[in-house]
Amino acid sequence: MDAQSPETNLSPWMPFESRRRARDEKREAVLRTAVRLFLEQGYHRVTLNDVAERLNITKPALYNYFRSKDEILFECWALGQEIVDEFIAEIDNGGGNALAKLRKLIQAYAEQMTTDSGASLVRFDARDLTAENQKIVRAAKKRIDRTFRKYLADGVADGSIKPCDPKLAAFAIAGSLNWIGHWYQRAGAWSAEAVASRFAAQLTEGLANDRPSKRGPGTPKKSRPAKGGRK
Amino acid sequence: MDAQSPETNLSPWMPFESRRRARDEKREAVLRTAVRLFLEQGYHRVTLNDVAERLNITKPALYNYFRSKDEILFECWALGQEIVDEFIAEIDNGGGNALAKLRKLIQAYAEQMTTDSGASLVRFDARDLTAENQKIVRAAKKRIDRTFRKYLADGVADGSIKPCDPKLAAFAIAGSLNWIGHWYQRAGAWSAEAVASRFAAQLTEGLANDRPSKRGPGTPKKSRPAKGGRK
DNA sequence: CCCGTATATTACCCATGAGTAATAAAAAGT
DNA sequence: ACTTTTTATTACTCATGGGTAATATACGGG
Repeated sequence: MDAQSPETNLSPWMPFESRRRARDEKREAVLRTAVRLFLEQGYHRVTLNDVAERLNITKPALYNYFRSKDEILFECWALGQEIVDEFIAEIDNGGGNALAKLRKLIQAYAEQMTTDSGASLVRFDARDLTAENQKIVRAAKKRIDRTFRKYLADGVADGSIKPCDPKLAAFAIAGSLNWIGHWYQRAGAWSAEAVASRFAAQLTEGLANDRPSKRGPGTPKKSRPAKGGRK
Repeated sequence: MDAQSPETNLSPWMPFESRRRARDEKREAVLRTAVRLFLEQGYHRVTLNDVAERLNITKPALYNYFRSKDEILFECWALGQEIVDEFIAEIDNGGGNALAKLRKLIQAYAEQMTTDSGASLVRFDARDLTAENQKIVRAAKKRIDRTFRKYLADGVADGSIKPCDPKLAAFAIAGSLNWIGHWYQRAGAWSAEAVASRFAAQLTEGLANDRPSKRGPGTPKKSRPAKGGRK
């Protein structure tokens, strides 16, 4: 028998590597559990004891992986944001005119909103984070917003999108999509992809039937009575 | 001098009435202050001491008007919901076809979202309330949702609205509108009415330019490549 | 087999903030 | 003026939960 066993010989780094990987897996397990609980019950109603308990460990063990509760919250958020940044880059570098890109973005973003990590982007309160992390979150939200506005502005410029204010239109679209994170449940009747594709269609095509195929019972008038609001 | 001053004579109930009114005014002042702070900083970061301090009183004084912090939160919410219920009733009893009613609803709801009491409807977490009050909130949200769906379904039936799934379309619209409560600021460039009317237009008319007036640079094709989603 | 490191546990600390006496000041009623 | 009721204050209780210190246990390396 040799002084060294074969496995040790094959990969001297393996023990170290596997150890590091085990650690990362545990870290991620904490985040998965935390994000679930935070979404289910809300950040402030979830204690670190709750998180630990669901992982069959005790609270102080968590501090081997994270420095504070708000750091856990931030890392949960970051997981979701990473995915968004990825598909934004993918769409941005891909082909198609502005309207096509906008539709792709809506589709991808809507699907993301049906996941835990996606919902965490809109259901967590950035004010629970440190000032530095709040800055990071704000920057990320700005990136998303800029992308929507860019596609809208480009689309207006190239004629694929009706003249509109990109800022306001971006808010309208983002609102619809973010809201998915509040109501969507996997148990429901709609698959994530189905919701996403319907949203992509509706948000870009609108609802009003300007040119009814025959003639609607409503005898659609072009002119609205007055510009004034309600009341 | 008479034994009774004229005012006292005119209204024997006045002392009692004015007392009750003073009380109600103070109650409302508490709510106005609370709603502001809750929106500014988030419910869990606002202490009752904070609320009291801004009113130049001390915490226990609040307990003359409310039984608990979560009751204050609930009453803040109820103030906003009351307004929504009112204009829903008004629109529902008013004239116009389904699409017209939908536009009125969007307009009114959007305007409401630009106010403190409106924003509280979407920015407060119902899970901070007692189980009973959570029920009330759920019922109210259901009422709003039903109204949107009804107008959409009616519109599809009478031809004023494109065929669509009212459930999903209602979510899309409500999402856009609720989101206003998260981003709108009075200090911004847009008035509440301007935002509301743009939303009413965009959400019902859509964005895509199906029939460009001359011929857009994008050489619009009628056929989209495939029904499948992204990726 | 022993040592050092990583990871876990038990038992604490302690700031925070909702809610509650006990009591004082103010206003209303007579 | 005297009493009662309402409204406010000061001074407290106390449960909660984030975070830490001291310490035990598992584990890979030599």
